[in-house]
Amino acid sequence: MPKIVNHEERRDEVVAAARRIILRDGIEAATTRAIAKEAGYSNGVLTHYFADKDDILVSALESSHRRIADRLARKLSGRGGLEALQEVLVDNVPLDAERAMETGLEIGFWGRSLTSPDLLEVQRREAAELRYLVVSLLQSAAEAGQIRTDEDLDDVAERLLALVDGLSVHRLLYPSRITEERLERLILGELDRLRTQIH
Amino acid sequence: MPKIVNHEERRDEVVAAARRIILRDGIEAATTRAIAKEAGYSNGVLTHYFADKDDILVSALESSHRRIADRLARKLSGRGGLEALQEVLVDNVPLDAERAMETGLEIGFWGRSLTSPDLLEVQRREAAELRYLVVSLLQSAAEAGQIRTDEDLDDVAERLLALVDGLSVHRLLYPSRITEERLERLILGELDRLRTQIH
Amino acid sequence: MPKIVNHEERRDEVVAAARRIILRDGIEAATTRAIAKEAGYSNGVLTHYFADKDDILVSALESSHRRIADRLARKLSGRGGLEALQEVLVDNVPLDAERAMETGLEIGFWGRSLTSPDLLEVQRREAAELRYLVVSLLQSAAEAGQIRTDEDLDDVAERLLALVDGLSVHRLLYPSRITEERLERLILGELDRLRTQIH
Amino acid sequence: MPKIVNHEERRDEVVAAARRIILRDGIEAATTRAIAKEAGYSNGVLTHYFADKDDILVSALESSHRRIADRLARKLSGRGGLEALQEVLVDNVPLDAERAMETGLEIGFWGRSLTSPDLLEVQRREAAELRYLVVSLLQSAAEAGQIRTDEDLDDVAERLLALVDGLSVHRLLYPSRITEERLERLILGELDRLRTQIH
DNA sequence: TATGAATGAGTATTCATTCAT
DNA sequence: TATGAATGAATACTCATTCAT
Repeated sequence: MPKIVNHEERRDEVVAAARRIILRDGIEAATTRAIAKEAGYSNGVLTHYFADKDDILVSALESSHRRIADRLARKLSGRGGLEALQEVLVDNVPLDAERAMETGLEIGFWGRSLTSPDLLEVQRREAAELRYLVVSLLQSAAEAGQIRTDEDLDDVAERLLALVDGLSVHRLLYPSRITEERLERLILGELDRLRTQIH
Repeated sequence: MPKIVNHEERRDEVVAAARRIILRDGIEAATTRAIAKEAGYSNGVLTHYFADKDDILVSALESSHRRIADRLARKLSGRGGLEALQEVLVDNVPLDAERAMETGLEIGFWGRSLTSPDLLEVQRREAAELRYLVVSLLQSAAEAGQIRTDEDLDDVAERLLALVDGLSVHRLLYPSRITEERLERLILGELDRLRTQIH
Repeated sequence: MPKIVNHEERRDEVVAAARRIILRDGIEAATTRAIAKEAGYSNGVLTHYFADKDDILVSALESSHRRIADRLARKLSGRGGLEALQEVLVDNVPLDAERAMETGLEIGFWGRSLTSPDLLEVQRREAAELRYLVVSLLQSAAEAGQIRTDEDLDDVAERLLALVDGLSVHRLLYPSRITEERLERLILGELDRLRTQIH
Repeated sequence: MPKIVNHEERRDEVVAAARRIILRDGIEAATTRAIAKEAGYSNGVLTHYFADKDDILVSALESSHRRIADRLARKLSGRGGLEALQEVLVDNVPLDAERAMETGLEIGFWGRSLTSPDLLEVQRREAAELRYLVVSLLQSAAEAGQIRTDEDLDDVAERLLALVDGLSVHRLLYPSRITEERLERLILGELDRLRTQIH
């Protein structure tokens, strides 16, 4: 009997290697050779587990999103409405080294997605999920009377998500301008503006 | 007798060619040969005016920013305060094909900047100028009593700029979600929220 | 207790798979993995039954010749002389899809044989058998008074065999020039010219 | 002023190198690296003169045909009818080392042509020219009363051309069977059979 | 005997860079 | 200053072969 390897596990190893390279040296540096070497295998292994390089990149992007989603799900369990929404937004913003790297990877993929239909499709599918989550939480918050309802909730969701991504980019590119404190303050402040004013 | 050429002019020609290619076909398509050909020169000429390819790319980014700034300056002449601020924000958002391509170029450079100190430096320098302009306009609007002053104007500026970039990315990646109408509505709505409430 | 397998049988299975691929997709498509997969085995099994890939190809060529010979033997049983000769020649020419594929395989091997001593040896050995058959049939036809004897029978055999191969190649490369009708007419016409003229 | 090279000349150098390799080691051995090396250049040069490898191979095939055609034109000048036809056929058959190599190259290309539309198109175009020449010469010979006219001349042409290619292949694969003498005798004999019988 | 994981040299092609003219 | 020929290392991908299990 030959050594049987878990295909999914091997794929994960390679994808993790690709992620490490993209995070460390940028998406341009993620050549197949570099990925194989980083994973500790020879060139040829990639063939067994991936159709082609794009398959690796798409998997790396999906893996990144899955990690984020998993972490979020853990935090969100048992919460709802405005409280959960705050978790979602704060979690999607580079407030620590780990999330800063995730954001960097994401930005690299944005550029690629503009010229790669496969990557774009992944981005869209998974961005749609996040948007759906945010809209749902806004609706339950509205039903619970936690937030104002004088604005279209779809618009609110898009504004929140744009703010999250815009601030994330700026945090990475202009860290001295967007400190972690300001980043958090701006996110929380935006949520405050949604709250029903009581006076 | 050597031919006398205007160095700066030649650089501009080449950089313009690079910009055209990046906008038209993406940053990946901007090979040195393609740039030289687009500029109407032989590939060897680049040597005389640029240290290397990166030098061209950095210059192309600067040039792109300069064009945006120039267009803005033209629109802004004679205006001030909130009115000018609205021009600045709306102008920085991909509301037509030309600006959509500029945004695409910008996003491509974001990814590169994260691993290229030279590009990052350019990004920072020029983003700082835009930020300075926004803060200045906010201040004059505040002094003119056009906007509320219960929030730190630096924070307001960062929020506006993040929103602009976040919405720009989303417009490119998720055009069916962020239509041009919604994009404009969200920008203008954000400005409305700054206005002094009159009741 | 090791599994007992019939070596010759396994080889035949693999060779048949190789033949199927070459006929279907061309000799270029006959990679070791493709052959193993087509045979229903893992790629590693080839090691046990073949020295290397060339060993498989040589066997495939032999197998192809053997099949042709078998088909011929079946048709020939009970016949002799000119009648049998006609069967031999017509059978060796791509007058249907199956034989067209066999001819394609053969032509592919011709090119390889020119630089591979092993393949060349197989070609020679088996072409000699066919030539022997043709000469024998010519002799019996001559003895039976069916054909003219004013020409060296070896020469006649070579001319017939060359015509068969030449027309086969042309049928594959220039099908609109060499239609199936013309192909058959030319073969039969050549035999007619051998017949003793009766006047 | 840079060194200006004659593009056509450089292409010819590379094509000649490709031909040498194909003749010496077979078409499989004609890798781009091997061709560049044989031509005395680096890998990268090929880019300047050829679109891709297929462009080189097609050019090599065309070049080979052109050489044959040129040699033929020289021999044919001033001749016509049966005499010229004999030249054509005898010239197309590997009666010396040079033509043996040309035949070898041709056989290698036959296999490729079966799976490469580009090569097939070249083969067809140029085979059509040869066929046209043979038919023309047959017609003028017929008009001059040199040959029998009881058979369709298109059929005669196809038989002659098939015989030429069939014998050529056999001469290369089975040289002991098809000696140069027999090769020539069979070609000339075939022409004799066309001659008007005088008795 | 059979598996299939792994290797590493191979393929064509691309491209930034160098440099003699 | 400008040309464009030439380089050679890089890219993604393929594949015959090896070998521990």
